Amino acid sequence: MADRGRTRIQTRNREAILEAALEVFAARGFGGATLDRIAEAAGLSKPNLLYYFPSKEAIHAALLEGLLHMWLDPLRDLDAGGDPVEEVLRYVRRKLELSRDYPRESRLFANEVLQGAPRIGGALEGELAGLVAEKAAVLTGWMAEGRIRAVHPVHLIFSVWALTQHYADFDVQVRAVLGPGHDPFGEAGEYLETLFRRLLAP
Amino acid sequence: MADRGRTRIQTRNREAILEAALEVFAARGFGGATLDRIAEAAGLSKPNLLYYFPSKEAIHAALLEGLLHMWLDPLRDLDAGGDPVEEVLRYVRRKLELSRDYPRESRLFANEVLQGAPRIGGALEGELAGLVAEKAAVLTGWMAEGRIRAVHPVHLIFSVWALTQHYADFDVQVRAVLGPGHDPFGEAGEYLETLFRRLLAP
DNA sequence: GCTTGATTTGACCAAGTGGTCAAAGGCACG
DNA sequence: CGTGCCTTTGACCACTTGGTCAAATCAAGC
Repeated sequence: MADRGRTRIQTRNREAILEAALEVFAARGFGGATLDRIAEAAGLSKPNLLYYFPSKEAIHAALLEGLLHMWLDPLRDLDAGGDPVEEVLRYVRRKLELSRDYPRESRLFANEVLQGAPRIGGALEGELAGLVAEKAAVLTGWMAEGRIRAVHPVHLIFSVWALTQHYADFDVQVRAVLGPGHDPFGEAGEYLETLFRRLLAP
Repeated sequence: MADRGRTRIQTRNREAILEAALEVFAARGFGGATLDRIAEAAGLSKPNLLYYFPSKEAIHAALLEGLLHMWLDPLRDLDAGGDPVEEVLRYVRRKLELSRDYPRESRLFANEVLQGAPRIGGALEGELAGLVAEKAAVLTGWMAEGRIRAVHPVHLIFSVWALTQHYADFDVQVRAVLGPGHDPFGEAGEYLETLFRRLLAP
C-alpha cells in the first residue's frame, strides 16, 4: 500500500520493525521501550533499525498513524439506514473482535491516551471528535423517533469503547479474576449483547 | 498510621516522595519514570530520595500497596442485606467518585495492569479474585431470587470497573470528544445510573 | 566480472540511568 | 555546650540510552 519506491527488503524490514515495536511499545509504554529491545525483537542491529526509521519517535508515530483508521472503521460503518439496535450491537461486536484479535494495538493506544495523548492529541480533537459528533447525531435521531431508548449518545459511545477495550487492556486482570477454564471474549460477547439490548431496546 | 518509629521529617518526606512518584509514574509508566524527575518533583536531591526508599522499585511497590485497598473498599461494602439495585448503584457511584477524585491512582493501576501486572499479579489472583468471587455469589443470590435480572455476575463487576475507570484513564480522550462546556463525571453519573438500572431492575 | 546503489555493521559518543559513599550539616537532648 | 544520631549532599560509578558515521558487504543490472 504505502510502499511507493520501496524494495522488497525495505518492505520486509519495515514490517518486521513495526511488528517488533508494536510488541515492545504495547508492553512497556513509550518511555519504557528501548531501541535495543525493538531491534533485537526485529532481528536487526540497532544502526540497521535506524537506517529504516530516523528515530524512536518516528517508529511510534508510524504505528499510531495506522492505528486510528482501524480503530474508527467500525464506528464509521454505523449505518443510519439500518435497524438501530442491531446497528449498535454490530458495532459492539466488531469492536470486541478488534480487542480480541488486536490486543497489542489496543494497549498501544491505551498507553498513549493514559499518558495524556502527547503524540495523538490532535487526531482525538479532530478526526475522532468529528466522527463521534456525526454518529451521535444519528443516535439522537433514532432516539427522537423512539427506535432506541434515550440516553446521552456520546456517553453511549464511550461505554462501547470502555466495555470492549477493557477486555484487551486489562486482559491479565480479567483472566486472573475469572480463573482458568473461561473464554473471556466469548462471555463478554454474550454479556454485552444483553447489556446493550436492555439499555436500548424500546 | 504506618508511621511507627518515624520522625516528623521522615513522615513529611516520605509523603512528598510518594506524592511526586504518583504523579510521575501515573503520567509516564514505570519504565518512563526516572528517579531524577521524582526527586525534583518532591523537592529533594536524588541521594536524599534514596535515603528514604532503597530503590525505584520500592517506591512503586509502596504506592501500589496502598492502592489496592482503596480500590476494593467500595466492592467490599456491597451489602448482601441491602436493596440489590441500590447496592449496585451505590457501588457504581462510589467507584466513579474514586475515578474523579483519584485519577492518578487509577492511571497508576491501569499502567501496571496494561503491562501485564508484573508487580501486582499475585494480588490480582489472590485478594482481588477472592473478593470478586464472594460478591459474585451475592449477586447470583439476588438473581436467583428475581430481585435483579440475570447476567453473568463477574462480567457485571468488570463492566462497573471498565465504565468508571474509563473516565479517569481516558480523561483526555473523553474531554477531546465532548469538547468544552461539559462535566464528564456529572454526565457519566447520570448515564451509568440509567445503564445499570435498565440492565438490572426487574 | 564490474559498477552502483542499497544494506549492514562495529566502533563510537554524549547524555542520562539507577544507585553508592564518605563527608558534611542539622537537630534534639542531657 | 557537646554529643550522637538523623538528614542532606557533592562527587562519583558502571551501565544503558538514543543516535552517528565511516567503512564494509551485498544485490542486481550491465
